[in-house]
This record gives sequence, C-alpha cells and structure tokens, in this order.
Amino acid sequence: MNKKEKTEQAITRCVNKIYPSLGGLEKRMKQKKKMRIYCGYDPTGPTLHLGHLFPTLKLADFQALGHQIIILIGDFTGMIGDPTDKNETRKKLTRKEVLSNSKNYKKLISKWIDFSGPNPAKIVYNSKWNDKLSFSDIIELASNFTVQQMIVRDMFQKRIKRKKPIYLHEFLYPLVQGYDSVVMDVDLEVGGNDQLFNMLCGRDLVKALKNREKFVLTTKLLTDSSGKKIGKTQGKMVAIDASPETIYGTIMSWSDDLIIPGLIGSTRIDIKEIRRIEKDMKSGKLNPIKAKAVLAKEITAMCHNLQKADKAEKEFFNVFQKGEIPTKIKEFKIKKDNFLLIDILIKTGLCSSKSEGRRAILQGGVRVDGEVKKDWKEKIRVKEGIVIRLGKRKFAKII
RNA sequence: GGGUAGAUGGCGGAGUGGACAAUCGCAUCAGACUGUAAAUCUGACGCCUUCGGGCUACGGGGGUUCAAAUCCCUCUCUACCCA
Repeated sequence: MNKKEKTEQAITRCVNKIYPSLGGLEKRMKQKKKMRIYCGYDPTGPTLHLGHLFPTLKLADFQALGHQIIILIGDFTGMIGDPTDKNETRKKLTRKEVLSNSKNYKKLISKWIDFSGPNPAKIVYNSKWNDKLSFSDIIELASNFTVQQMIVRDMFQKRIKRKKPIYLHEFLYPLVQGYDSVVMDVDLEVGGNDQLFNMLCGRDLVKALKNREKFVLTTKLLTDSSGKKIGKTQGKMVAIDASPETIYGTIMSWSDDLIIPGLIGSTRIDIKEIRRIEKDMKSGKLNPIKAKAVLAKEITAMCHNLQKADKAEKEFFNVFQKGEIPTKIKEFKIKKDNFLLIDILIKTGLCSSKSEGRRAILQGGVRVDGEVKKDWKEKIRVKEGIVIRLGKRKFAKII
C-alpha cells in the first residue's frame, strides 16, 4: 500500500464523520509536523471487546503514517462513569477496580498498536493530571460550558423525559475528557460515534484555552440494520482475549447485515476485496455464511493467530453444521454409579436447578451419548466417557 | 424545609383485597426449520417434590382480614414540584 492509499484508508475507512471537516484534516496531514492523535479507553471492564477494535485499528492506520499515537487510559474518568448511552446512572468504580481493569489493556492494544520501534505509541493515564485539579480549577473549567449545552445530549433528554436522575458529576464527565485534550495538546481525537459529544466538548475547550484546532474523527459503530448497537447485553459482543472458539462462534451468530460493516471496521482486508464480497453476496453468487466465516476467521486471527483461527473454524463447522461433538469438553469426575439424569445435569453444571433440568429434559434438549432422553425420572448408569449434551452447545464428559 | 408521586421477577412495565408464581415486551433456555449459535415459528421461563402438592416472593418491619403485591402504620430509598 502506498502512502496515498494509506492516507485514504486512515481518513475514510470506517469513518463516520470528521470535525470540523475532512478537508481541514487532510490539509493538516499534509504539514510536515507529526500529529498527536489519541483515543481514550475507559477501564470499566476487565477487558476490551470487539467494539474497541474500530477506533484502535483507526489509530493503527495513523501510526502507519508516522503520527504520534497516544493511548489514554481513563482511570480518572472511569471513576466518574461516562453517561454516554446509559439511560441509568452508571455505578462508580473504585480506584482499585479501575487499576486492575486497565492492567490488561496495553497488552491487548499492542496487538495492533506498536509500543516500540521507530514510532512508538505512548500510554498515559489521565489521573496523572486530573488528580491534581483543585476545586477552583474545576469551576474555572466548568465556566466554559452552559447547562443548556449539556442537557441537549439525547441521553440526558431521555432521562429527563423518563424522570430518571441526572447527577451533577455526570455533567463533569465531558469536561474532564475535554481537559485531557488540552493537557495532552492533541491534534486529533479518535473515538466511536457515541463519543461524539464528549469529543466535541474537548474541541471547544482546546479552542477556548489554547486557541487552536483539535480535530475529531468518529468511527462507525457496529450496529444492526435497525441501528441498534451490538452490545454486551445481547451477548453478541466478545472480549478480545476470549478463546478462539468463543470469538469465532459469537461472530457467526451475528446477523448478516453486520458482515460488511464488520469487515470494514474490524479487519484490514483490502477494501476492494470487501466490496467484491458485498457485490457477490447481493447477487447471490456468494453464500452469506461464507462471507461471515471470512469475517469470523479474520477477527479470530487478529485476536489470536491464523492457526488458532483455522482450528476454531473447523471446530465450528464440525459441531454446529455436522452436529459432531467438540474436541474439547469439560470433564467431570463422578462416582460410577446409578444417578438420576437431573442430578447429573446439576453436578456437571449444565443446569443450575432441578426445575431447570426437568424442563430441559421434557423439551427434548438433553442427550446422553447422542440419544435424546425424555424421561426426567430416568436413572443413568454413569460410565467413564459418556457425554451429556444440553441443547446444541453445552457438553459435559464424565471421566 | 414543605408538598406530591413512586419502589413488582435479569431489565422495562401491568396488576390496586380472593380467579396472582403474578398480563405483556425485551433478555434467556429448549425444540423445529436453516447457510449459522442468524431470521422465523413453537414451547418453556421462582425453588423443591414421593408429581398429589409444598415452600419462598411484589423495597424493610409491623398490623387489619378467613384471605394482601393490593388496605393501615412505620422505616428506608427515589423522582418531581414549591422554597
């Protein structure tokens, strides 16, 4: 890929919008001076998930062009809790939780962002400067914004409508995030489209305090056809450090309309190739499951390696298409004796209560060595090597 | 500080004395179907059970009643309005 193509990729691929304008950013990129570019990661969970891939790969695009990348761990902001997309107030994290969450991040991000070499990325924690802010500093900063500016945010509007509380400290969140931009003196902030408001507050602050331009680039979000964000709550989002099988399988459960956005945002497969896949899928020449398998394999390979992705793929098709038993099954040591099937389900953790187990059996969801068992009172002779299967994806082997 | 409204299952949200283990939607689980763990359709969805039934639950505690998620008292928490 030549420099022109790299630039093209950086400013268009998976980009939702650039503020104040695409042209302005292009002009700035033509200057000799390296840009300082950052993306913030809130350490709200123990790991990053696939949604973080979009902005992270975007940073990688810019790093490849020789710009200074800054990874900001929002250990200070994480404790406030970003009100973005939360219709309810998020519970505040303790410093200890925040630190343990962020420990893992650098390791994960380093899969795509280079922290060594000729143009190493930097990693910074925003508690470093925010901890030092005094109350009067904060009041000073707050004077740059109006309450009206804050409450126009749609999620605040939603809460007002639903008579849900908005706490004062939640107004402070964009303020602090914006202040990060000022302290780090950045030229560009990259983030998901849902971060737009926070990022623009930073742009305002930089303008007010330093009288210069900070560009904002928003990446697309992984959304289904109705525009709903793919979230952890739907169980469709996977941690980047999940097992290859989990990553592969979860992506295979995505609906078809995520294939193309997924390929664009979370892989670096040639964009022309992606357009070809899109065309072939539309014309019926390419079975969508094949395209989805490409996506699943590619992402799995990016999070692990090609070899593991290959294995996960084979496993997936064996288990779910051919109905075979996976190679890796949880094993349980159980006394070789006669047991009620329900008791075995509970012992192996396949069910959490007897009622649940009975239901599963009555609905024909339980198999012992491939044979469906419909009688919940049945006693099973436990032998070594028998395989209990619940539904399609839960297995237990007795040893 | 004063007033008003409210707290129900993982979530949203019905129900305002018995027919309520609690409508419905989402999420979840199983089955069918399929190119998938997609979509769609069907069913299930507190716990225990000798399958007759039993037990615990509608913010906490107390009370009225044959009977309370529903009425009364009280406590805790929350929102809104006024100051």
